[in-house]
Amino acid sequence: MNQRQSLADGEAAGKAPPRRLGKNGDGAERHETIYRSISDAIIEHRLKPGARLREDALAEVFGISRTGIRKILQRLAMEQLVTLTPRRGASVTRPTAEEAKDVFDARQMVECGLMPDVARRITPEDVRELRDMANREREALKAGEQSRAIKLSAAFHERLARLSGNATLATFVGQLCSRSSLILAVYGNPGHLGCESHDHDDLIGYLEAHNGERAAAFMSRHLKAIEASLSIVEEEEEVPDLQRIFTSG
Amino acid sequence: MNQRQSLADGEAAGKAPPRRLGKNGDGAERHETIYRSISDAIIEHRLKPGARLREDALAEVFGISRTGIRKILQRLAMEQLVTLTPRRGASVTRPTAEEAKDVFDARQMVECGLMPDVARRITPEDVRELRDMANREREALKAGEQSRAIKLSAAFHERLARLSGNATLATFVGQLCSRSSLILAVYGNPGHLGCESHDHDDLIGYLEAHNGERAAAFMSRHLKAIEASLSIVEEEEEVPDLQRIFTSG
DNA sequence: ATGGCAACCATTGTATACGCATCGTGGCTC
DNA sequence: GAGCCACGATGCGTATACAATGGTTGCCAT
Repeated sequence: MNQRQSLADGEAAGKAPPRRLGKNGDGAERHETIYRSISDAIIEHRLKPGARLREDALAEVFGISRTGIRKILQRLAMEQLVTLTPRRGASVTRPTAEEAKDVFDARQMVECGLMPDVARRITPEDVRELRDMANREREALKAGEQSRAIKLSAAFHERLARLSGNATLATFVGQLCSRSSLILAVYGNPGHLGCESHDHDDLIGYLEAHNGERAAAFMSRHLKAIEASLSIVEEEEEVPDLQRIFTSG
Repeated sequence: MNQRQSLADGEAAGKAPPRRLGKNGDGAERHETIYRSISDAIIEHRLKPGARLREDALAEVFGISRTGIRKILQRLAMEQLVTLTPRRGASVTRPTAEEAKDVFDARQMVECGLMPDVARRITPEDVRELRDMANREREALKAGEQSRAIKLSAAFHERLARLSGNATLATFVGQLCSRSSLILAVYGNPGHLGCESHDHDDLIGYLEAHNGERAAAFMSRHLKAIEASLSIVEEEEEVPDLQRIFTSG
């Protein structure tokens, strides 16, 4: 149960004990930090799907009361990162196979559809930043830090979408990427991560050349490759095994 | 300030006074009802963009405490229907011109992209239901009930998206439609509503014939027509009414 | 020994109370 | 007479306390 400690080590680790400044201090800033801590922990698979998130524990770890935690938990629930069951509390969402398909279909449609806009609007400055992100991702991958690589990959895709200029679709892509991280945690094969490291570099190349069509096609293949790498075996649900087994027998 | 009364007349109007059952009764069901009441009021333009939503007033109207209202308000904020300013409280979102463009671009991409799937999966039963919705919308429009027509139109588009089988994209379309209703409230010309009544019927025809390509093209024109009907003049800010009035006199 | 029932405990849901920030108003001063 | 400062009120943010529910465990009866 050392998940509680691992939760706080985003950057709020040293803040929890001196909760004297909890009165106002930052105020709304604080919630954002805590939200990001939990969100990152989920995306980086430090909190695995199915893990229960008790309000009291979180409140104690982050030094705020349950009220604030509930607010954050609801926000995470709306982004489908945690599941709120009526009287059972919050737990990290365990995506179903159907949800996984929906998420990747949605990414296919939106991310590919955004590539022409991105290719048209991208600047040399953007290219530099994207390359930097891709480099950091590759390094993390090489160093064996899967957690950080996953988070960086999601951040890369979201940043890419944001370059399209459409803020609404960009945040939507961000949510899809977060959920994809969850899907990787459940259906991904260990050792074979989602994004191949050189894929992102190739994509940047097409975008730098303002070739939206090829970028879209490449993104499509890229996403298909990720989806294909999953082993979506419809794992048995909660209970119905018994019924199916014994009704067929 | 009779907005408060108009808020409750969704179907919770008679419930507010006998708040004796507020203890448990429905429980979580209640929140959903209240959420829908407020959401409908916004979508139907009974609550206009910029209208302030005081927590105390809402709590009193619906017979629950501010805690529950805050939860609902946050949910509405995440769907971009209300704006939460740090110390000023909640108000109905007033979409900017840029947001309007983003929303319609997103709808263009997603709704058109979904049409092939819808055309492939649609059943005679679905067609019947869609025609029924279109009829009700046309009747509302003919009866001059703009409010109901707007809500029905949004519901039609969301239902359509849900027929694609992709729940994630369907709820996203639903949110886009809600926001579109807000956009119509700000930038729409009175008397010239968004969706032409026969448009939806034509669209159903293409879908019934399983002609996804034409359905997508028609949806594209349909959305373009709605967007074109808007008068997106970068409207002046909050206060200048007084200034403009008295400087012109 | 096993199955059912009951009581307890853990945990969430809700309400209320308190603190603080901001905005408006009124009075005072220049 | 006008501008500025101060005080009061309104309304949000947070915490804490209480109530209700569901799960678990232990005991009793068959």
